[in-house]
Amino acid sequence: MERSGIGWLGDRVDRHEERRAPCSWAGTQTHDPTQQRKGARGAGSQLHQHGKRNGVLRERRHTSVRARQSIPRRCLNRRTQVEAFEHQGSEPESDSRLYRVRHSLAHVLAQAVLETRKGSTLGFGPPIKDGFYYDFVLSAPVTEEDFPDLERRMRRIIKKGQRFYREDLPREEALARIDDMGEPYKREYASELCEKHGIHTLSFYRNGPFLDMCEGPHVETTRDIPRDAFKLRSVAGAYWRGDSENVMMTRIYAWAFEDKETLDAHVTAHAEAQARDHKRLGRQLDIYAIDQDVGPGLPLWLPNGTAIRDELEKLARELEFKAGYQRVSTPHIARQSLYFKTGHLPYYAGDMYPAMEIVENGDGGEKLKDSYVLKPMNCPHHHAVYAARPRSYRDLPLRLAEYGEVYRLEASGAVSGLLRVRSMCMNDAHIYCTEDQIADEFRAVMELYADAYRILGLDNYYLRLSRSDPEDPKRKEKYVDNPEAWVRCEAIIQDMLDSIGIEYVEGIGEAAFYGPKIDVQLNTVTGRDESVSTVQLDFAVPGRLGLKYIGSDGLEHMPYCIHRAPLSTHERLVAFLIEHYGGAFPTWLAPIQVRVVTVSEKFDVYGREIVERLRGRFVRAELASSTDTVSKKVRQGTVEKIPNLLVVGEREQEQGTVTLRRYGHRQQVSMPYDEFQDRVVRSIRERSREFVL
RNA sequence: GCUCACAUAGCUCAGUAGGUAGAGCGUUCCCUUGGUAAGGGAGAGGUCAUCGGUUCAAUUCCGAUUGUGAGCACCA
Repeated sequence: MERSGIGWLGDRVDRHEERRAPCSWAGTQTHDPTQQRKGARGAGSQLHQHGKRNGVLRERRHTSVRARQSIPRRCLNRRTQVEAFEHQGSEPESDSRLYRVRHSLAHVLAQAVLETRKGSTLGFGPPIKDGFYYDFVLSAPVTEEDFPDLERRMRRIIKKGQRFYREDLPREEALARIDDMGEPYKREYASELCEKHGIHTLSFYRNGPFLDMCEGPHVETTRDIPRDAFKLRSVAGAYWRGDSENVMMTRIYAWAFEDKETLDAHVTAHAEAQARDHKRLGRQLDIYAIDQDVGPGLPLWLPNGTAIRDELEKLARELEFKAGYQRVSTPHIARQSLYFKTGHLPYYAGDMYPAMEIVENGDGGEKLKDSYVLKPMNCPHHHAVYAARPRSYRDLPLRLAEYGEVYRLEASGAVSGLLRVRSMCMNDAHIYCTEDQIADEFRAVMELYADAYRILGLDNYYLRLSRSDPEDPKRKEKYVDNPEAWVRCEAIIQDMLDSIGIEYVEGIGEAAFYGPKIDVQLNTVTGRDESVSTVQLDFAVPGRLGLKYIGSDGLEHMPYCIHRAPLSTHERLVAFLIEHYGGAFPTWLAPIQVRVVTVSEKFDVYGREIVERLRGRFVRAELASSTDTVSKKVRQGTVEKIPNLLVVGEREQEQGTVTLRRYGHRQQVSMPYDEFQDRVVRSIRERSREFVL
């Protein structure tokens, strides 16, 4: 078993971080996925996570050299400050100086907290990618208003130069000491280490009055800690050992770096990253709105946002048409019984809006006639499309595509902006095929992803092969019980990935209940990983619904089904795109592609003519019609991040030209109108990311 | 769902040691007809999230609810 983090403490914490990896496209909010760090460890290392509950607990990363290379999430060309911020996030190795400093600071924080809140008890307090945290069960609450006082106390402790002393005790003695310390959570963990993991000695670190069970390493004395390179950041709740059955502790997060400059740079970059947050830009740029009367997690797409959706849908339609998909349309609701047949209910009930019950009033009083549910996924409907007529092997592979609206009752605390919503429009398709066709179809889907991501300019993603976990004690509840099928299907996908030389990590226990999948993970501007897209192999549900085709042998066979959503949902993908482009979209995606700014109202006629001609070529153009000055209108267009501003006045009108000012460029260029039109139309048609002057 | 914090005009925010509120931007109207990041003036706009409690009096104090944020848990 690998040792990392703060000894066994950190070890455990790592483990929790680790297994918290995302799964479906619906996404996960995993902060600081230790994946990157893990990946950086020795080639071929294997991590076994012994987790708990619900099955998914264990993630075992099989890190090959290839997978390891794939892990860097942020292999980008774009070098903005925001990315500089993101890049700062790699966690140092456990023997590095920075790691020791962060780890030691955690003890200093705990000491400061205990000074003011006697009787508080400790949880875990590991270093993390940009600092550290410590979990407490506090005798009196801490809020951010207490931070200045706590920081002052921490600096005082640092100044004292407390030496860190390590002491290794045999287990009996160690457990007795922890009992003396009155630390029930440390005790629980220590017992588990001894009993379940057969550890015989436990180590302790003492600095000044503070004693903690901990494996280290630490700095020599607190004086080795830079006094001005840390900052308490936030206070939040966190379940003891990441289990919602356990007590909710108070977690204090802090930033900590080598020196003040690095800390300041990080804080600044963090603030700039906040400015790119899709929730902020989404409002500023009129992309979407959330109305309380409509409901949380139910975004309203404003005209600007809808323009972006339309472009994405157009892109998907083109790519899918070329790839041999057929479009279908299905209702938003279905009989509840459909979801019993597929096996989603009752398992999935908690994530669905409650059923709409049709009640009939008869002689015997009210009688439940039927129940309908909002669809939380499109697959059952598509399966019904498949079943609408007899299918022959000649029909396969059958690729049914739909931008389908689905509804999921996400937990209230999970709902956030466009990234985690309760109604979403999914770039869905289901491919029905024979076993022999699976690899080719999967490969074709992977190519479609790659194309779409290239066009969209998204390059900071990595792939995860999400497998089942045959060692999970709850696997029978969690996964379709067909071990041979799992082995076979996972092998097909893995071979396919290996054959095309694509890089990926593995997520053990991240599979769907009906089969393995490949997830595409993107990171948000605030540094979290989210699943964007997914390709899933389903060897179970078609059988449950009795889907079949007549094979060349004249007999009935069950098709396999590939679920895929390369462009994710509009909600999630647009959130990523907003953050990726900082709201400054390339022309083809921009809600307003061209704004014509007239020098005075005298030239509005000319300006309007330009707008009409552009709109005739399906360019989203508009006239800035107001009595504002040119400066004002240029400023306004810049604030709205409109990619192309055309300034027209007397000169332009006389010569039939336009003066183009591109977003982000101060210098401008005049050209005949026709030339501009050709350029902008081509830029849109080719979906170029940069429209060069 | 859980912990903590927050909720004042369309937006960003100030304010009230308890006596029903302000700024900037935006918006509307008027003047300005202006050549590249804010021309000038006037006006409108708020049951201070909702409900309840304390009080002579609550936007302010207390409680609940709803919503939002940071985390945690969840995420087919």
